[in-house]
Order: sequence, then structure tokens, then C-alpha cells
Amino acid sequence: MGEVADDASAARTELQPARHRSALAAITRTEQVYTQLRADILSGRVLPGTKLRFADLTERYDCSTSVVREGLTRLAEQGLVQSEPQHGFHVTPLSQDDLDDLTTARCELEGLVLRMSIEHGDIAWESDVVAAHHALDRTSMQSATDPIVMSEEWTLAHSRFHQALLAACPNQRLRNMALSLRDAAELYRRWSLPIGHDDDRDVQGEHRALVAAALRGDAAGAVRLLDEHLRRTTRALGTRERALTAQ
Amino acid sequence: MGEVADDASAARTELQPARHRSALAAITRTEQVYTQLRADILSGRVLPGTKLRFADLTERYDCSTSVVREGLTRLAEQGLVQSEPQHGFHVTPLSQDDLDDLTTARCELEGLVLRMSIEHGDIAWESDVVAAHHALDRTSMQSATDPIVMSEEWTLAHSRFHQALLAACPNQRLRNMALSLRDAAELYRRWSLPIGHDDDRDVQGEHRALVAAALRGDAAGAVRLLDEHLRRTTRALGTRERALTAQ
DNA sequence: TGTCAAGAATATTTCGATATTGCGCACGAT
DNA sequence: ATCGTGCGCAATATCGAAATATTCTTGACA
Repeated sequence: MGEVADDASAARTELQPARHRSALAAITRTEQVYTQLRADILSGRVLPGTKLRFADLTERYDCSTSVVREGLTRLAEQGLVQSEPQHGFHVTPLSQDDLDDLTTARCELEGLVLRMSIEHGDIAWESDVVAAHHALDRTSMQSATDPIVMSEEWTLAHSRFHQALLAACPNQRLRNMALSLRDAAELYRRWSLPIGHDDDRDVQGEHRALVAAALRGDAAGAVRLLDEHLRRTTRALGTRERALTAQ
Repeated sequence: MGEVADDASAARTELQPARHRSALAAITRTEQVYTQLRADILSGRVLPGTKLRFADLTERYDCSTSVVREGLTRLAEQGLVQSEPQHGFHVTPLSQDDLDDLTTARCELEGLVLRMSIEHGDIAWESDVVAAHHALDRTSMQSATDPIVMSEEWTLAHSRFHQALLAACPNQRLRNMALSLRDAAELYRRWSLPIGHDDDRDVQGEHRALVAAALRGDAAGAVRLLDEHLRRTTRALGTRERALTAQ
């Protein structure tokens, strides 16, 4: 199965946000497997387009088909994998059209949520944003072991930073939808930008400007910056069709 | 289990949109049961808050627990039911806070999608809107058999009309999210507005104005009308706490 | 040589049963 | 009388295999 790194014991990045879980620690097998499955896809251990066979997965996660099936079903509902009745599941393939669709959706929705967040953010929120930004700023983009791959730590810090920006939006539904779009975009970022130090972008600078606008309460400005930020990333990915058609 | 009408053979309203299905007819049991379960909840055959026991459901739908479980899992992912590990599933309960959250989200997102739809709509789209509006206009709100309950036909026509309005939005993701919010709101409409001819609203008039604005390409005006339309409905529901805390 | 059909092989879907977990009640000790 | 403990019931979670569906292989026939 189209794996890239079969080091299944690699540090499980906490790409699965806690927003859907109950207070009590999830102790069920399905929850564990679902979380791992999701992390494995989001973190790029499984190529987009890969067929997900039950036999493989039950062995990999050491559980029965029911458990795997539940995980896949949930992911399918989120759009991370696709289900064709009687034909099983496969990781949602990447395509230029879909990326464009996704980017537009994110610019609109994430912009909206960011504006609401800035308008409602209090001091605690500001502190969180500053803290998340600091952590991101101090984390190296390149992986120490493999310089051509984006580091796990940076990806995580980046995700945390953007989440922090949106956190003060008082509307749960809009916030969650924006976050789920970010997750979907994660796949593209992962597969289309293997080289971190690309182009002539000043990503750190873009983040800094975003924080500045947010802290001074300039919602409109921040939304504009975010819009550019997202579109620039998409443009950078644009031409790389290479990874888009993984088997 | 807190059913209201156990006439399981009641006409299955097509509240499950085809947007998630593949081209081929879904022949799997899980898909059938999922669809029925969803329709049963959305159409109000099961009260919000009701606990959904496997034993009941397997008998009701004549299938095994796995099939029921898959359906519930999917619905949980959509937010129509809630899952508490080791405690099973229950229909998402209604609450004033959630309704407010939902309404805000809809005003923002559905407004956005409506604007995009109007900006991109062609003549075929206009025709569909006119057709859907005509059908809605000619359908009676009250049920023939039970005058205090909103008629199935009207609910369906109403849903179709609003879907038609949004149909020209070129962004799939935003459109689907807007539609899923409409589904969530369906529950509130169903349970909080048992009497159709409420207040001093001219719902038909609101719809007519909406169509007019859309056809003349007045996106801003249409969005404003939609906003009022949605907020008015919410306000009408507002005080009715009665059904909100169903067992 | 190409096409088609039957059957084997593989994968998914569905089932029924077992293993776990959580809860309430009775019982006994302090 | 109250709190803690353990047993038993009820419901969910998980398993492993049977039932279906699909794909691949093979071989006969035009």
C-alpha cells in the first residue's frame, strides 16, 4: 500500500484536534484507530489516492474490520477519504481543481472567521496568539534529519498558530468548518511542498504581519493578509502535478 | 424510544440530498439504513434528545448492529446525532444557544454562498429558481390531514427552493457546508414551529422578494433579504422552549 | 486471434456472538 | 444512618467468520 515511511512508531503528531472529543479520555479502540488513521493520512504516511484495504489496515492497527471500517467511515464523512460502495475506500486524491476550490473556500470562510475572532478576541486570546507565533517563529522549517522535507515540528507549530488566530471566533460551527478546511489543505501542503525553503517568500514575515494586524484590531487588514497568505501558498503549489496523481 | 409517529412506512421524503452519493445507485444495506435513519431524524419521526439503542434500531431497520452503527457514526460526524463512547448515541438535543449559533453561521455562510450563486448564475439557474419558487408558492403550508403540522410537501418544496437559490455557487465546498447547515436547521424548524401560520409574517412574500432580487442580479439586496428571512424564523422559534428539551 | 463465459480468487459487506464497560442495588462494616 | 464494596444486569464495543460482490484467470469457441 502506497506508504512513504512505514515507521509506524514515528512520533504521532497531534494533528487530530480535541474539538470533537468528550472530556473523558477516549478509551475505545475505534477512537484510537480513527485518530491514528487520520494522523497517518494528514501527516503524509499514506499517499493520496492510495487504496485502503481492510486486510492491510486490520493488520497495521491490530484490530478487526469493524473498527477500521468505523474509522474510514468517519474520515469519508469528513472528505479525507472517499468511499465507493462495494469497492472500498481510498485516500482522497489531489487535483488542481480541488485545490482551487479549497483555496477559494478557505479565503472566504477562514477570512470570515478571522474577522470574527479579531472582533471578539480578549487579552487572553492575544496572549495565546503571541505565544503560538513565538513558538512558530523559533521552530525550524526544515527537518533536521531530512532537509528536503518540512519538519513535523514546524507543521504542528504552524497549525497551532493559525488555530490560535481563529480561536476567539464565538461561533463554534463556523470555527470548526474553517478548521476542517485547514485540515483538508494540510494534504496539499504536505505533498506539494516537499521543499520548505521555496521561492522568494518571506513566510515568517507574512505571519508577523498577520499577528501585528490582529493585535491592533485591524480585522480588515488581517483578512487581506490572510487571503494573500493562502493564495501565495496555493500559487506555490500550483504547477507541481507530480505528486498530485499518486497511485 | 421517543418516537412521535411510528408509521415507519410513511412516505420517505427525499431529505437526503444526492450530493454525497456516487453515480451508481447505492445498493448497500448501510447506505439504505443510513438514509432512512437520517430521514427519520430530519423529518421528525424521532425526537431530539432521544437515546438511540442498538436493539431498537436493529429491529426497526431489520439489520445487524454493524450497519446501524455505521449509520449512526456518519450522522454523528455530521452533528445530527451525538456519540458518547461507551454510552451509545442520541439525537442531538436542541437548545437556544445552539440555535443562535446556527443562525449566525447560516446568515454568514448562506449569505456568502447566495452572493456567489447570484454572481455566477446563468439562465438555466434562473429558470430553476423560478420553477422551484413556483412549486413552493403553489404548495400549501398546512398538512391536509393534520392542520397544525407543517406539510411534508411544503417542507420539501421549501428545501428545494433554497437549494435552487444556492445551486449556482461555483464552490462545491462552500455550497455543501451551507446545505448541511440548512439540514441542521431543519430540526429546529420541525420541532419549534408546529404551527405553520404563525405571527404576522408574509413568508411567501419574503420568498418572492428574494427571487426578484436574485433575478435582477442584486446580490447585496438578496443577501440582506435572506439574512432577515433566517433571523425572522429564528425569532419566531425563540421563545418555544417546550420542545427543546425532549426526552 | 479475439471475445465471452464460467469459475477461482480477492475484497468488501453483513452478521451473530463474545468480551467489556458502566450502572444500580443489596449487603455489610463503621 | 452513611459510606464503601462487590455482584449482576443491561448496553455497547469488538471480534472473526459467513455471505456477497467484484475482479482476475482460464479456456472454449467463433
